[in-house]
Amino acid sequence: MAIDPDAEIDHGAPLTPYRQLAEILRARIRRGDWAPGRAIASETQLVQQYGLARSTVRRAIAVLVESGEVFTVPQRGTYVAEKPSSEAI
Amino acid sequence: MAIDPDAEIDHGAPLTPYRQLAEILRARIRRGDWAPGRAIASETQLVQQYGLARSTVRRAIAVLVESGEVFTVPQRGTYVAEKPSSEAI
DNA sequence: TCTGATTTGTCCGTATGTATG
DNA sequence: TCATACATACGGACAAATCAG
Repeated sequence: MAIDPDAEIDHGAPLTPYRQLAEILRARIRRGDWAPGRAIASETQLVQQYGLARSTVRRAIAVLVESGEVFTVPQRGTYVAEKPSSEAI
Repeated sequence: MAIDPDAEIDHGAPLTPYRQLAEILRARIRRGDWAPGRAIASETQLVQQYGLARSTVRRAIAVLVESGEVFTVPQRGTYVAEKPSSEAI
C-alpha cells in the first residue's frame, strides 16, 4: 500500500501531521519529483502547500534526514541523498 | 574525484555558487589555463562566462586568495601564485 | 596633459532560505 | 504565528588606479 504522493494533510487522522508529511515527501521523492542531489521544496513552500506550521514541516524533514533520505545544507536547502547502490551521475 | 575545469555553475546544487566557482578556478589553474605569475580572467570576464554577480565572483576569488593560490593587485588583476616548492623562475 | 577603457575596491538595497526564539 | 539573525546571491552605482593612445 503505497502512500499517495498527492495526498493532503488530514488533521483528523491517527497519524500526526508531521509523519503524514514525511510519508508524502518520501513518496514524492520516490516518484521523482526531486532527483538525487537536487533540492526539495523550501520550508516556506511546504508551509504554504500543506498549510502546516514551519516547525511541523521542519519536524517532517528531520524524519527524512534521520533516515538518510535527505540532507540539509545550512543556508541552502534540503537535498535528496544519492542512492547508495545506483547508477552513477 | 577531480572537479571538472569546464563545469558550469549549478544554482540548484548543495554547494553554493561561489564555492563552485572557486573549485572550478582551482581546477583551471591546475590544468594550466593560467600559468603561475600570470593574471587569471578579470572579474568582469568571469561574471560573463559564468553568469554570476560580481560580488559572487569576488567571493570565489577571495577563497583562493585566502588559501594563497592567487593574489590580487589593485587596479591590475588577480594573479596565480608561484608554487611553494617548485622550480625557480 | 588629456581622454577613454579596463580593473579592482567599496558601498548600497533587495531577495531568498535556514536557524533560533 | 511572528520576529530576529545570519549567510548567500543578485544588481546597481560610484570611486580609484592603471594603462594605452
